Amino acid sequence: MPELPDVEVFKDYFESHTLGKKVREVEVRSNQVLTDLKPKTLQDRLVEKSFSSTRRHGKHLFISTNEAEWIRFHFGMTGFFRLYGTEEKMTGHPRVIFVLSEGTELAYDCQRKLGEIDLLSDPLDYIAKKGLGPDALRELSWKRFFGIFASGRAMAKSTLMDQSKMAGIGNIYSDEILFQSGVHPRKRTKDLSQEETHKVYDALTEVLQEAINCEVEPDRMPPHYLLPHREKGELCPKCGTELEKVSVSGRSAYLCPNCQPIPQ
DNA sequence: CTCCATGTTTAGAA
DNA sequence: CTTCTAAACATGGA
Repeated sequence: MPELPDVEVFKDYFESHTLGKKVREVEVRSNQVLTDLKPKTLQDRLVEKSFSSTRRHGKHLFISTNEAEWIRFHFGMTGFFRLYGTEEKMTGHPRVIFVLSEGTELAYDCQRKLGEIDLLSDPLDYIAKKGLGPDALRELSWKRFFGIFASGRAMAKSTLMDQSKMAGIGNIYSDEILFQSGVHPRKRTKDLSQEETHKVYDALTEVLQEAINCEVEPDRMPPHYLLPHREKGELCPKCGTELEKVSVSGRSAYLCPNCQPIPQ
């Protein structure tokens, strides 16, 4: 789940359930997701405080109680938030639980423990140190995008997923963006015409925004989207051709061989 | 048992 | 320097 649109939806979810509420207790069930942070430090930082602001950059979510110290959430491949009612029994793989003042509990669930939680003083500083590119939805101008596509030697899918070039796009949404723009994932970005590159740029904006509008639920996405059909044996929602699966950047890429012709 | 999975990092090879 | 590949991380579903 957790690519840019997912994290944006997590942000809204977090805000609507916890903003302004006080943290009564923090329960850490797996310290593996805390990287180099100690459970006690997280507790001391949060107990008796209330969350006041949130920021997202790419796949990272930053949350603060005082604007001076921030908690960074990364969701790995399987992370998400879920709010539980007072008497509700927890399911899944809650790794860190924030008990709120009225007794409800917000769980950071991360089955595969590839997510990360840590503390930092300045999100912008973290973004710079980490070398993250501009947020793919909010900060990526056409000019910058064209520069990246025209100068790089990498394949289109790898470029979209490269967090140092632009932040937020992962395996699922890079496939969707290229499918909607009719570009093969292995196409070299520098070999695209300016018009083709512009189609990719438009698709990027539209796909990410549409996914957020649909709250990232495949059933609610437009009928011509690849995402709900992204499985072997499925047919292209635009032309009915059987979808293909190829490997790019060490990940599986799904594509329609008819709508996205093989480069060269 | 084997293969695969929405992410990132790292080592080594072109 | 850029880019690609494979492997590793931890866990579970098919």
